[in-house]
Amino acid sequence: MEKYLSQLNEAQLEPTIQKDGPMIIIAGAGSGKTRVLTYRIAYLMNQGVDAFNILSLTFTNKAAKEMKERISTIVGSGEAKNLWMGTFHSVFAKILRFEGHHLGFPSNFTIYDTQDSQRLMGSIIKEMGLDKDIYKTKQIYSRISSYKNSLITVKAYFNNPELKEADAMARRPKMGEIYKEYVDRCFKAGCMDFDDLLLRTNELLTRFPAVLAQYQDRFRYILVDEYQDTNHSQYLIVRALADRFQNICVVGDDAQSIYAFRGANISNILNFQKDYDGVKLFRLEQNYRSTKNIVHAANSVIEHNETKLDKVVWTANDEGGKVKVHRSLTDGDEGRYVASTIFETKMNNQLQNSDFAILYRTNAQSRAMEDALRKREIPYRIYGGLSFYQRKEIKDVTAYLRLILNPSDEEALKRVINYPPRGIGQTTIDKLMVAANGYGKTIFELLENLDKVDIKINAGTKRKLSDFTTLIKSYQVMNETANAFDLAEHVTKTSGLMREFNKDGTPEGITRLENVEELLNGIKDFVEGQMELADASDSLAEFLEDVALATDLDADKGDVDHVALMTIHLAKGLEFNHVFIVGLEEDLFPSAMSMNTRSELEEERRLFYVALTRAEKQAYLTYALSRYRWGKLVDSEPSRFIEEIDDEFLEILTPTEERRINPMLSADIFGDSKSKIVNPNKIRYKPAKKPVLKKGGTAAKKEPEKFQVTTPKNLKPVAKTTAIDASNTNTNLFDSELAVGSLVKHIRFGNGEVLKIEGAGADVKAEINFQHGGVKKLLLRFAKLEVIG
DNA sequence: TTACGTACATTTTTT
DNA sequence: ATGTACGTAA
Repeated sequence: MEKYLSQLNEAQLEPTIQKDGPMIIIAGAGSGKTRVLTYRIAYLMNQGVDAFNILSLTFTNKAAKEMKERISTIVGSGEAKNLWMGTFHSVFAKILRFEGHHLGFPSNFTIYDTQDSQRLMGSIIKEMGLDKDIYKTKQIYSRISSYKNSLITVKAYFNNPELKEADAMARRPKMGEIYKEYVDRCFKAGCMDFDDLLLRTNELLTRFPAVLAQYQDRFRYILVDEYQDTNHSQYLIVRALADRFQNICVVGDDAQSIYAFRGANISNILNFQKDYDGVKLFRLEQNYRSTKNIVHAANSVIEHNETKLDKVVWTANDEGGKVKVHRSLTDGDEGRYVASTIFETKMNNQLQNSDFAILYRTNAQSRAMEDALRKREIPYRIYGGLSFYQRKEIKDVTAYLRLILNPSDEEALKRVINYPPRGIGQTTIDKLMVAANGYGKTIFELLENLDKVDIKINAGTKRKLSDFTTLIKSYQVMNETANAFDLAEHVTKTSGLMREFNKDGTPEGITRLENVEELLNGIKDFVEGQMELADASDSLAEFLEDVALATDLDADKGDVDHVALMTIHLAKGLEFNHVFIVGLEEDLFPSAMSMNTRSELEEERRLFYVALTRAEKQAYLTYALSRYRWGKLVDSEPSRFIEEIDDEFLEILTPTEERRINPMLSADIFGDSKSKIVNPNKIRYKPAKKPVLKKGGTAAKKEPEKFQVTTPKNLKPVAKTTAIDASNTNTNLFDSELAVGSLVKHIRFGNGEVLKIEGAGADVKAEINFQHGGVKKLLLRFAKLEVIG
């Protein structure tokens, strides 16, 4: 242990060996907080605290796993095994498996992900006959989610006239009824959504003092990482559990609070000292990660926030290169710049792909980056977005597994009852739902007793229904004895899922099959891992829980060396040698949705701070003058965040005077006449500021259509093998290029022959006979075709 | 009941 | 540009 403690600096050592009592560690970016947390846990165990009595809550499962491994190397894996470590959601899901029965939940409750929850919400809104344009599923879902995170139960909602008033004002007077129905339906289905895992834990600890006492006694030492991103619900759980021993250690950085949108409450960390008596405060301010230029640049940005704790992050590291700022014309150019910079930097400095990360504000931005990386043949991996487990084919398989485990799971049932198609249509399902509600039974219970129930379904359909029921029941029987892998494999083969996936031979269909394959392999790995743990008691249930709570970051596939692409949110806690922060444009970053209030803008700024502090050696900030959004080319201007960085830490690679690649590009050719036109209609909130980084001209902004016609791409001679750019709106091109009889290549359908060309202007369509997929009619404006002859 | 076409909305971030 | 929703034809 001594050996390890000697690796810490003084500021880190103090909190590490502070054993008892409440404490808070304000840890600046890159200051080694994970190391402190890890060593502190090891130290506690070294001091005789039983691993069994330590609860450590992390932000991702991956962080938990890594921490556990590091602790194992210090104290031995036998000891570390008993540590309870994980995200709030996964830890309390486990506790609810044991204790949920107090609340009327079965121990095999299933977990609804966002998709399931929203589907359920959607069908409730539909059943209640409400206007779906006013009651927008997503909005209703997030509203209810925020109620739950603030511990506003259905009852509390109805007792709160202000809330009802607010929803009525928003023309949604039925909000409470929807909320109630949603909660009832989840309960009846034996399901919990993400928020329930916390809310129900609170309910459990509040209503059952004996249970609370039991866990208080168990968790004598509690550590919470990323405390700045806890919501009210999590805050109360921690308070309740720590109340008895008061050995609570929270770690966080107010400057990195970026989850307010999902209920995180920054005042949890700001007010921690008021919540407990005799709180010891520690600060970690030395950054070991980044160069001086990066640290100082980040500091100068965060200075613009009003709400923050007093803290000065500094570093003894090298000066390093200045933060590079690059402007491109379009998002496509931005991608090409990033890709070629990675390519060259890698060559010149003998770096690996994994030394680079591309961070963006929204998932949609990944596409331009992907295209460019692919052209350069740079391996990359996209983290987040549609995660593996959310893909349709994977959800189809897991829905069967969920249903086996918990036949009440309504969303799982609705998903598979007619998939693969077995002649059970919407009408039948609707009838079943109505009847189920009438009898107060679940749909599956109804299915088991079809002949005893008064329901108007014809005999043929009834047979189909009972076949389905028998099928599921046979799986349930198998689940008694078989392990999760054998069962899953059996299900995919015998349910017709495999046949269904096999049916289409398109490249996407093959990808789907591969995904299912991968899922099965994953289950196999999981089962084998469980065997080693000796108790393969309920492998299916545990696997499904892992699936529901997994983040993309957690998945650790033995990947080849790759560049990482992810949103900034996902990048929290990670570090990379070289970091590209792309799309630094007003309305994108900061997001247009987040500029209404000061606090929203400050969160965006913290997000930028997080992004910048991911970089160890070199940070790049890039933006484009126009980019595709909603399928249209939209002009944009540089983000205020660039301007907020002190000039001395920046290197502007593309100085204000625009490089004119092509004289036609200069918007100035339209002259002063246009720039004198003032558009009085353009009113837009903008704090007083003068962009330091001006763009070439303003005419383009006002007359985008005219401007586009002169885009240089259109003027370039198009070689035979040139891919037709989707951004190209000059349709004359197609006439000269494509003719009946031309041979073309499509990224998805392969080679094909043009049979017919029709339409005019932007709507030119071609009918093409493809090798794969047969005859298709494609809009040339969108289809990326390569002319090959 | 299903399959297919057209219309439509949709982009902020996630456990 | 992509996914979903709804209507119509088979």
